This record gives sequence, C-alpha cells and structure tokens, in this order.
Amino acid sequence: MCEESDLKIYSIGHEIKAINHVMQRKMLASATDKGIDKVTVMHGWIIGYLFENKDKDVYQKDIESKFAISRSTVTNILKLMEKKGYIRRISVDSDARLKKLILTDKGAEINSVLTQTIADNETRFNSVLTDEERKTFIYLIRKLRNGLENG
Amino acid sequence: MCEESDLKIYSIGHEIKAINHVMQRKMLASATDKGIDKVTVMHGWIIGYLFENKDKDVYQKDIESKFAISRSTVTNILKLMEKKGYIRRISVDSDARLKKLILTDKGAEINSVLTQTIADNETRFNSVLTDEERKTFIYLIRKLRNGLENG
DNA sequence: TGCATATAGTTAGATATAAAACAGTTTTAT
DNA sequence: ATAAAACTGTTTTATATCTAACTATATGCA
Repeated sequence: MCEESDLKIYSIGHEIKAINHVMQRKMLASATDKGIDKVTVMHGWIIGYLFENKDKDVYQKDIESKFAISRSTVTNILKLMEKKGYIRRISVDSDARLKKLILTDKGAEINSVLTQTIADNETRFNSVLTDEERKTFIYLIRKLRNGLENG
Repeated sequence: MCEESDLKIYSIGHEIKAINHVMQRKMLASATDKGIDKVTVMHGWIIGYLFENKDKDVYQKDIESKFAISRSTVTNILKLMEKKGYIRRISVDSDARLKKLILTDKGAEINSVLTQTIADNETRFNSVLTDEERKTFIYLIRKLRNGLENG
C-alpha cells in the first residue's frame, strides 16, 4: 500500500484535466495565429463533428450521445455556440421536438483553421501509446468503472 | 485505426465522470441514511484530509496542491464549505497571507459518518485492479500526459 | 380514438473550474 | 535599506456540468 501505487480518483482526474489543458492551449495558439475566435476544445470537437457530417441530419440529441454530456449541458453549449455564430439550430417539420444543427460559414471557417490542430492533437494522443498500450489502457479504465459501478 | 482502439479524450473524460458519479451517489445515499448534509465528493475528500491532519497546520495552498485544483477554485470551494459550516478559515499572525483551515464540529461529524463510505469507495477503487494493473494504469496515463505535453 | 408513456429540448438552481487582473505580504538580491 | 520578485488569497468573467422540474410533441396500445 505504498504511495506510488495507491490510486486516487482525483489524481486521475488531474491527469485528464492536464491533457485537456494541453489541447486547449494548442488550440488557442492556433486561433491567435490565424486571427479567428478562440474556441474551447469541446466547441472545436462539435464543429468538427458537424463538418464531417454536414450531409447528414444532426440533432442536439446526437451531440448528447456522441460526447456523453447531459441534455441540459448540450442545450447550454449549443446555445452559446449559436450566440457566437458558429452554428444555427433549426426546428424541423418532420418532428417538432427536434432541433437540427447547421454549421455556419463562420463555423466552417473555424473548422478549416483548427482541423489541423485538432487532428495533430488526436494523432499525438493516439501515437504516444503503442496499439497494445492503448488497448490495455482502455481495458483498464473500463474495468475500473465497471468494478466500481457493480460493487 | 479501428473504432475500438481509437482513443478519444472525451471518452476517457466520460469514464472519469462516471466513476466520480458512482462515488457521489454512494455518498448521497450514506448522508440520507444518517441524516446529515449531502456533501460533494470533493467536500468529503477535503473534510477527510482536514480530519487526518487536524494536528498539523493546513492552509488553502495545501488544498491546491493536494487535490490539484486552481487557486481560485480552492477559494470558491472553501468559501462554500465555510458558509455551510464545515470549516473555518482563520488568518494567522506568523504570515498574514495565509488562511489556516479548521474543521468544525459539524465538519467532524460529517467526517465520522462518511469515513466508512469514502474508505469503501477507495478500497473498491483500489481492489478492482490488481497491483500490477494499477501500476500499468498509472504508468500509461502519465505517459499519455507527458507525451502530449512534450509533443 | 384517447390516454399513458416516451422523447427532445429548456429552464432554474447549484457547484466546479480556470484565467486574468488584482491586493496585500514576505523574501531576496543588490 | 530598498526595490524587485515571489507568494497567498480574492474577485471578476466566462464556461461547463449535473439534477430536477418543466413544456411540448410523438408514439403505442387498449
């Protein structure tokens, strides 16, 4: 039970926060370089997702499941993104409950500027660990969560 | 580059959130059972830390480094905890910059009720994985972070 | 047809979180 | 001695996050 191998939840949380933080810094640097809005990592991911799926219908609920955030968080984030002019949220006739998400020109511009940075981040994130290590890591974090949930 | 072994930061974040969530639920259940305030996981950790170190001087900056949260977040959390009556924050003569943290009786009572739940959480968290797996996990998450930071 | 249930999204309230700018206080170096 | 630098904590501003209660709509079944 030595300090080194004792696992604290807040320590893991800290590593994750640090990882996010590095990504955020790189995105801010790119945005400043290119003279575009400084967007958060999550905004960047959502913009990228909408760009990739611009030929399909994407609704708020899809963001919820894709990024595993609560419904109300989705509302908040997307409202803010709309206010900043990156997306529009449009009611559709087929189902009045849904709001379809459309990337604006401004959103698309941000995507084109940040795509490389985000891709670099993802690539680096996936190249730091070997394939084997990455599989192990995913296995372990899921085991941890399941073990805790079913305990 | 198949979906299964592709590592997304938000996926990891999601696992961590889920883990925290399980702990939070268990703490709320305990608090309801015993008729005490419902405290957050972080409040529980801080209360436990102050109880363990009640013979030592603990300042706000110690919370900052112990739990790896920013200075302003520490201010917010501790102010809230003081408002709820779990702690007091006292200026000391030796150094006017410091605020010493004192666990109140109410804080100590919460500690005595939640200690078992928190310890159970920690124990389970540390028994889900074998020693070997735990070491591997810590190694991998640090490698991930360092690789990203120095890339 | 019509009611119960499920689904999509919003709002309110609470907490967490960080960066930046700030105000004192203490230490260090010259 | 004093000026610069470092340290500790606060405030402001902005964002993220959840739960619970809510509105509105759609679907399914009896």
